[in-house]
Amino acid sequence: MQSIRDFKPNFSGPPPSSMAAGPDAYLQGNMRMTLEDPELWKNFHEIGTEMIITKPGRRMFPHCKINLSGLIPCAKYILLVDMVPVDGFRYKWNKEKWEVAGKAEPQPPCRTYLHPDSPAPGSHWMKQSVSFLKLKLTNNTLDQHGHIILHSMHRYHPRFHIVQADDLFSVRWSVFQTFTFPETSFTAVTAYQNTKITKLKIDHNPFAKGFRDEGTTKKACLEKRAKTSDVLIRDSEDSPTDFCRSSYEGYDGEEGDMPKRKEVDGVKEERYSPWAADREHSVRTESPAGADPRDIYNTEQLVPAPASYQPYRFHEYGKSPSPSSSVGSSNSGSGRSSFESRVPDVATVPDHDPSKPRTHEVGPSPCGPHHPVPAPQDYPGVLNMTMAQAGKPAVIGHHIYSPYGAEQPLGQWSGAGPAQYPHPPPPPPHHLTTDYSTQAVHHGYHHGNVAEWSQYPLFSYSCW
DNA sequence: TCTCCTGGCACGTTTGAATGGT
DNA sequence: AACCATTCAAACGTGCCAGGAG
Repeated sequence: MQSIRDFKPNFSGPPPSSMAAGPDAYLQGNMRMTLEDPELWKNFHEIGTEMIITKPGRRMFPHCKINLSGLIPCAKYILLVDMVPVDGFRYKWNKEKWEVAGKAEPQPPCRTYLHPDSPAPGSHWMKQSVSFLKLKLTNNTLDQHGHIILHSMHRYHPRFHIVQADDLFSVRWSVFQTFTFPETSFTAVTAYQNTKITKLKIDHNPFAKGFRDEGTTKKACLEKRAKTSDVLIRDSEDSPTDFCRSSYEGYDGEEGDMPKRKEVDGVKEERYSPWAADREHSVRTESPAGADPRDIYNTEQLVPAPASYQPYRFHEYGKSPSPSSSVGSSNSGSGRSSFESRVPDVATVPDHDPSKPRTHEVGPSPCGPHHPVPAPQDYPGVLNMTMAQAGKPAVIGHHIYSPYGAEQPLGQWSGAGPAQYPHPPPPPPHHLTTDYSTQAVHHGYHHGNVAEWSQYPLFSYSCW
């Protein structure tokens, strides 16, 4: 497992919130998330990760596995994952490299995967790594199984959300803590384009052992593989940097020393063109990142990797004197806000101070009488919610920066924007379509009952 | 013609029921 | 009867590939 602190060299500037944390180790801003198997992810990322999407749904490989710390051990949380477009383009694989093939297709219904253990106390999430193994990706926009719908030949990256909630049925929404890992970005494909990715998958995925060249491989497999042996042999001789060079158009040389340079200069991680260049020219200009005061209750934290790039501009909306931000106001909240207001393009998870024990490993439990568990915040407007049907409580609209420019709510909300998806399928009974409009602003929200929650796309899936 | 998608296939892993031993 | 270990088959996950759609 790789600790957050491993990523520290990538960023400079004011000390991260965790380092400025006070005696209360369980403040909101002290949540930390680290990605497991970062090296594996990195290996894929350097080549250009591709994820197969199929109609029945396909698991990710590598799959998302994270470690959490800094949660309140006895407070309950729910964990969510969704996929957001990296940019506004569609790509094609042309002669061993990815090229922009035009504008992205309208965004499919945005769905969120709820970890099956949710809700669970913080101690549960922290005692072991949290795996999203069963998360599946699909290209079927009519999918009824709750899989995350993506467009083929588009780039995405997973976002991990932590929400403090007492239970699934009387959820009182708190601040979304959102984390992303640059190295987990991928291109959704219906068939692998890059043979190097295929080889990596076969080498590392136990389910694909049958396609490995080594030892006990069946002769049939060998025969099949023989057809592509030329490519694979060539691949096996390539260095990772060669992978990079051959896979990405627009990446012109100087990769020989890139890994080292990236360790030093973590902010300018624009290695994997064309994504980076495209984002520079489109995403940042299209998105009013950091400019929308409605997003003040969400935090999104980019967790950098040693060999990664900045997928696009993330920011933390912590500048408001809102109750949520006041939770961590004694240290991290305000500190991070001020920091990011000065460095708006980079928001990072606070570096883990090696000298500081992990809060869940040592020290008194905050669950004792002297450390009452703070109730999940329930503030009007903590999350923007719009209502699918008149007469029902508003549905949360999670305003999170989207490269498409409009906020991307967390999940399929009702009232889909007219231009966001052509011929939107009639939503399943409890799969609501996304409200991409910008009109859901700080609606007061009252938490509903089970029936109402069942309409939330966040919780409409069979994983719980 | 090209690109992308789909479904069938073979192979390996995972899972859980059935069985037998202690 | 209860518990544990082993076996085995079905279900599932995976990449390959031929063929079809646009």
